[in-house]
Amino acid sequence: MEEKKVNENESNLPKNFIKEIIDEHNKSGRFNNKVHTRFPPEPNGYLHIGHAKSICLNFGLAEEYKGKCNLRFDDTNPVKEDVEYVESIQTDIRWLGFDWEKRLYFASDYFEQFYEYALVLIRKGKAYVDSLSADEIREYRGTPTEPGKESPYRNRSVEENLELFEKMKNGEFKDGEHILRAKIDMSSPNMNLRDPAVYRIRNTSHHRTGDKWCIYPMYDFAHGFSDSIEGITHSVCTLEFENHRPLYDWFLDEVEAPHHPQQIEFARLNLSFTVMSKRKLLQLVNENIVDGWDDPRMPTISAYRRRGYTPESIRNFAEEVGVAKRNGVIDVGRLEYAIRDHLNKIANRVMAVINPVKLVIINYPENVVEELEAINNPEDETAGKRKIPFSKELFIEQTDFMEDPPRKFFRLSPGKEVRLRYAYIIKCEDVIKDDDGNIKEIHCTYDPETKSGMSNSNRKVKGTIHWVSAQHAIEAEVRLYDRLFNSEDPTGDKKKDFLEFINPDSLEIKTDCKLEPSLADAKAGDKFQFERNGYFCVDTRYSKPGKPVFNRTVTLRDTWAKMQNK
RNA sequence: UGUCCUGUGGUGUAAUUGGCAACACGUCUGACUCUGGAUCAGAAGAGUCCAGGUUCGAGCCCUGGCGGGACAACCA
Repeated sequence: MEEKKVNENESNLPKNFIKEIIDEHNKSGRFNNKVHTRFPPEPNGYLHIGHAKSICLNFGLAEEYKGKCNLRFDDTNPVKEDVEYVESIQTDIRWLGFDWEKRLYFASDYFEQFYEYALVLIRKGKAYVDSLSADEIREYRGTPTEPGKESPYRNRSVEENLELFEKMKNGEFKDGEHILRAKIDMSSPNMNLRDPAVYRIRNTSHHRTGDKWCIYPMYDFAHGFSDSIEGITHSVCTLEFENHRPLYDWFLDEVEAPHHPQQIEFARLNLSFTVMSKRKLLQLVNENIVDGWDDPRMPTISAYRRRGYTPESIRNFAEEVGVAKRNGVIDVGRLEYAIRDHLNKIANRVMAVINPVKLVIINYPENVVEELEAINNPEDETAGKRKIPFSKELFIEQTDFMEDPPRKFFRLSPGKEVRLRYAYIIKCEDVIKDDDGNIKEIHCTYDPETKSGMSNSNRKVKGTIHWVSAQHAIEAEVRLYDRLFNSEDPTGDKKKDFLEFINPDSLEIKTDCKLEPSLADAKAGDKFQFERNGYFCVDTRYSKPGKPVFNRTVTLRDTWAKMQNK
C-alpha cells in the first residue's frame, strides 16, 4: 500500500480564500514567507460569538502557518472605551485557548508615532485643518451618488496647517472647533476618499494616556499604521471595511511606511435567532431584559462560558462554519450541535428530575436501600462508575407518565411496564390524585428478577426512565434557558423593533428539582448530562454550597418532542 | 440613479484552477440501544441567479442583464 505523504508545512484543514491569498504571498515571497496577524478589538464592550470567529481565524492562521498573532486594543476613542472591557476581553480570549504571549499592544502606545505621520502628511500638502462644523462637513461630503464639494479651508498653507494642528494638540480649541483631514478627492465615488477625518479634538482623558492628548486619531488613520508598526502581514477584518482598503493603502503609501500589510476582508458571523450588534446587546443589558453581559441567553463569550459551553466547542464551530466573503446566516442549531457533540464525549451522566412526581413501589420493602451501580460516561470508559441509592419511594419526571398515552408513548402509563434506569422493571398499578384531580403519587410494583445486570434481566420493555430516590434526593434550582428571540431574524423586520421578538419563555426557573446525591459536591462550572434531559452546568454566580443552581446548556436531541410537534 | 463586494441543495462551506458538483448541519428511512441520547447503515434534496458567447467540454473564462450586501460618524 502506498502511504499518502502529508507535507508537514501544509495543514489538513480545508482551504479558504484567505489561506489561498497567503499561499500566493508565500509563493511570491511578498512577506518573506511570514504570517503575522492580529486581533484588534476596541475595548468598548464584551466580546461575542462573532468576535470568537475572528479570534479563531486570526490566531488559527498564525498557528497553522507557524506565525504569530498579536492582541491589540484599538483604543483611539476615549469617550467610548473603558478598562473594564480590556480586562474582560483578555479573559475571554485566554479562555478560548489562545495566547498572544508577550504581544499585548495598544494603539494608544503609538500616539506619538501617529502624530509624526500626521505632520508628514501636512508637510506634503496631503492633510489640512478644516474649520467647518461637523454638520457642514457632512453637507459638503455629498452622497453616494453625488460628488461632494471642497471645504473653503482646504487650501490653507502648510505653515498655517502646521500652526493650527499644533494648537489643536496643545488644547487651545474646544471639541469640534477644528479637525485634521486628509486631502484626497471630494468627488471620489468612494465616500471614504472624500477628505476623510484624520484627527479630531477630544478634551477627554484616555484610560491609558490620561490627559496627555486632546487630539485622537481616527480608525482609518490609526489602524494601518498600527499594523505596519507591528509588522502585521495580513490584516484580516470584516466586509464593511472593504471600501476602506483604498484609504488604508493611501495612508501607508503617502507616508512611505517601511512595511505595508495586506488588508483582507471576510464575512462576519451572523446567527439565526440572535442579535449580534454591540449597541443592541448593550440595550438588552441596560434595559434589564437580560441579567447582565454574561446572562446565559446572551451571545457573548462570557455568557456561553457561564451557560456551560466549552472553548473546544466554540472553536470547532468556528472551524465548521468556514470563512468566505459572502454574507449569510448560520443556523444556531449548528452551535448547539457543536456543544452537544463535545459534551457528549466529556460530560458525566447523572440522574436528575426537573419536574418531579412521587412514585411508590408498593411491593418493595420499607427501610431498604440498595446501592446500584451506574456508568458515568458510556463514551469514556475512564470516567468509571458510581453508586446510586434506590428505595421504595422515588421521584420521576412528570412528563414520563401519562394516564392517556398516545400511540408510540414508550414511557409509563396505567397497566404498562417501564424500566427504571440501572434498577428494575416496574408496572404502574394505580394513580393517586388530590381533590382537584392532580396526580399526587403513582403506585407501581416491581419485578425483583429484573434488576440491572441480573442474568434474567433482559426482558424487553419499550422505555427506560430516570428517577431519584426520594429520601436521598438533593434539592436544586434548575434554570431552563431557551433562545432569547422567537424570530429567526429579530432585526429583519423594518416595521418592528427587535425587542418585540423577545421569547417570553427564554428562561424558566425550576425550584424543586430532585437530583441524585452524587451531585452534592458539584462545583461551580462543573458540567453534566442529566440523562434524557440535556447538558447542565453549575452556575458560577447564583449557586451556593447546599443550594445549587444549574444552568441548562442545551437539551439533548429529542426525537420524541419532534414527533409530537408534527 | 455612483463605487466596491457577492450570488453553488433548506443552511454553511468545497470542487486539485476548464473534466461526471463534494462535505458538514438539517430532513427522512432502517438497525442497535437499560438515555426516544450516542452509534451504525441508507435515502431524498442543487445541475451552480438569468441570457448569450468561447470550448470536444464551463460552477470556474468572456459579454450583457438580474438579485443581495456595504458606503453619506469628528465610531470602530
